[in-house]
Amino acid sequence: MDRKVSPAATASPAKTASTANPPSPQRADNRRAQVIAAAARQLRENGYASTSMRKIASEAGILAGSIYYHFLSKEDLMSAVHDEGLKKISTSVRRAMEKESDPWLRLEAACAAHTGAILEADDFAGVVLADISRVSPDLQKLLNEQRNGYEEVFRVLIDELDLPPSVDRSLFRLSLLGSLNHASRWYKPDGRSPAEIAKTFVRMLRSGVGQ
Amino acid sequence: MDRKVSPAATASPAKTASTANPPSPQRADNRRAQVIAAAARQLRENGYASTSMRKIASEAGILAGSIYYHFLSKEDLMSAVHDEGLKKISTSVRRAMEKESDPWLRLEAACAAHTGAILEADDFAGVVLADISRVSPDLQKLLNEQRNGYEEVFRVLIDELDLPPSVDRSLFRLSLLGSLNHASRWYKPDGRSPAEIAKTFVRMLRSGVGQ
Amino acid sequence: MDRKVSPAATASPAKTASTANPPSPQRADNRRAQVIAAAARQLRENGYASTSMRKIASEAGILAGSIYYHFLSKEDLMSAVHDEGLKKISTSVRRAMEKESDPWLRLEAACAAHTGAILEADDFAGVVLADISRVSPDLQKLLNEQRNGYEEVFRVLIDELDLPPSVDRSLFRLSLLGSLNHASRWYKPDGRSPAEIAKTFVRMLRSGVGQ
Amino acid sequence: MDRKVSPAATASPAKTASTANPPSPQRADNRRAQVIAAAARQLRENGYASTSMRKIASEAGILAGSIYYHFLSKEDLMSAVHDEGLKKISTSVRRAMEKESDPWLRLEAACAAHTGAILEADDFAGVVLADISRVSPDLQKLLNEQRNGYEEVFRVLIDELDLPPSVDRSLFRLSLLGSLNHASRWYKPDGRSPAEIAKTFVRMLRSGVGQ
DNA sequence: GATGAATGAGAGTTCATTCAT
DNA sequence: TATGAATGAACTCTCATTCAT
Repeated sequence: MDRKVSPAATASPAKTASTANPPSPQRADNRRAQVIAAAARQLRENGYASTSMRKIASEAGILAGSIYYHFLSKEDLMSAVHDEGLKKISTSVRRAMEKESDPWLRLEAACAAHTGAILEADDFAGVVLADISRVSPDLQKLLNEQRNGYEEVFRVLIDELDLPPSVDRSLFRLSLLGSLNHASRWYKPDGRSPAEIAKTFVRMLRSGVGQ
Repeated sequence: MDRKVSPAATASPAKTASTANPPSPQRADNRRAQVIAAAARQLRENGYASTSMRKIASEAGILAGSIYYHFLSKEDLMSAVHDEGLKKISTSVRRAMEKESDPWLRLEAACAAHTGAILEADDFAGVVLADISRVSPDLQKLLNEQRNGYEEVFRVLIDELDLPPSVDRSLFRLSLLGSLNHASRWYKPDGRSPAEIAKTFVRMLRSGVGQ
Repeated sequence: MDRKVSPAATASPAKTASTANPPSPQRADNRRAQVIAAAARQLRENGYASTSMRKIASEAGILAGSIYYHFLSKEDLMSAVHDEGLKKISTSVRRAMEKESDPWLRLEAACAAHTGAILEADDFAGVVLADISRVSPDLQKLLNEQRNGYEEVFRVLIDELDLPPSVDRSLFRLSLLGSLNHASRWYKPDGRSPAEIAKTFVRMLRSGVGQ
Repeated sequence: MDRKVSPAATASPAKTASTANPPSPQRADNRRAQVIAAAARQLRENGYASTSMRKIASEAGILAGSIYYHFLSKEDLMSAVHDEGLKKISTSVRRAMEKESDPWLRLEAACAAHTGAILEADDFAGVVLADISRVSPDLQKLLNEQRNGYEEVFRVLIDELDLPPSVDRSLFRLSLLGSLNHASRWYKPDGRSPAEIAKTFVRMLRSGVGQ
């Protein structure tokens, strides 16, 4: 309820904080990583409210109470997972973009990477996409800041497009991201690939389906 | 957890069942309706896992235990709300469509109605959009069938459009619905109206934003 | 932490509130009484911080969770016990006073009753005397109000004494009550009776021990 | 819970033991002293049950586990604080007494010192007054012996008074100490000073307030 | 002398659910 | 139809304590 989330946890590449007892910089915080991984799996599978510290702990091979050595609270842990997830997805997107120079191709590449990341079996992505409208307001604010930081890249990509002035770039971005993120609700691995889906969505929006 | 959902609860126009003790046919099942309404409000506001039977009951003016006269379980109640929500939104969309005859305008009208329903203060519509990936598999299957039944109307609307053969109508539908449903994550009442948003999205997809 | 104590719980003879689910007025709230009694015993024996809801419950023959049907929280329960204890002691003191008319004898009688109550094996009295300087501020304030209400009777009794103007009646009262309450730390049932102790203390303060 | 208190820890002027690993005799047991000081502050502020080893440790600038190098257990630490506190207050009282030769003035001086110690910001004195009725029986016995040792000085002071044979010196002592110790419950720094309070209480008992 | 990391028990509390009345 | 009262399991979190390093 109160500020149990360490506010320093951002998606920036800088050193992540959010530890109950900060471990000495370099030394094997693999246990911390294990806990984060276990939490990601549980969060992806059961959502925040239905994920229990006990299950996370048992998946990480420790007892529930021991998690509190590494994290201040459930919310703090959730925030760390979210942070990690965004970093992963963000890196993947940025890497994909850099290979292209044409604005529309850059957007396509970014969307393909984004969609690939969220549809892969990667547990972290699921957390990043999750509906957070019901976690505590404090945590919500934090996660939204993290998300906005990430989505900034799409804002920039769309700014670089040569569009008629009548187009509302903001609505364009929201429409596109909505289409892509929604794919996690219907995607089946035996159909079109995430990259194909993403590119098709971008092209539909670029050229229109009418006529 | 176990199959406590009465399997007869579908979105079909037939009389919905799913009652613990069927009340005398005609007479005042207004209590039942009150409970459903209270549940809708709570589900919309807090999500499934964080909604308690006690809060629902107290909002309906009865005690928690009394709900079990009307419903078999929490999941059964959830299912009833979902059912009701789909019926409402479905009716609203159908009514809006019927006023138009041009296929694209019919689609626009339907999308506007859909978006209006899910973004406005109607508690039931919120449930329709809710992420159900964590309720019990049984219930999940049931709700997904209900949702597919509802989305059928968009399939038909899109089938009636005159589109080039290269267009994948299925992806088009998924892209459009994704954009619209995603709006619940960023919509603010002081900006563009739900109908405007919906129409803009349809037109973007129809004509494209490029050049 | 937050206002989990029903503020209506006062030592006044009026109807006590502070129930989670108010039982129908008259009907057997003997379970509630049992819980209060068990809590009194535990509180007297172990103090607030060391008394667990589980132990209270098991002594009352129910499960820990069931207490929350009758009380909002541990603090609410503590408050109810305190209230009850003050009522008991208050009644006893008032009854004793009424039999005397001479101011000093009235004071003696009241002190004898007070001391008798807190030294008896009555669990409630122990709670009334307990140091509450470390329970939550909210609860502390509430209990202090209850206590001040009770001590008012001594203020009145002392006001009615014919004392030289040099005497600080407030310090007199605090000295007297301090002596009496402190007895719970050293009293042994095989020595002087509570009434004798109390009367001796009053007389020492009245006439002095010097010369 | 079990007998984890080193039995050698008494208020005797002999070297106090009660160490887990006796440090090299002379050298810097300043860490030990720091821990004791931190514990005194926490115990005074939060009471025994609500004081955690972690908080004590963090206030002493070490980790919780490290306390166990210096002390066998929480109770052992508590006992050390109590011991230290009694020594401090005892010294202060004795020093004040020595300046007076008249028996009543000696008593007044001692009471003033006693009251000053327990009401002022000295953390150790607060522990001396603490209700110890709920620590383990072993520790309780130990602390009570320490306290009795301390109160001996008042026994002696009162023995030296010239009192009528009808006066029960024991009850006189208990009444006086009760009044004084009770002051910690109502004392406010902006009112009368501890010394004034103490002297007033002694004089009331000496001369009486009556007539 | 101290740390990092964990243990295991137990804390207060909430929950869906049951059932006699 | 609803209530009063309880169940039992689960929840997040805190604690004193241990021990290899």
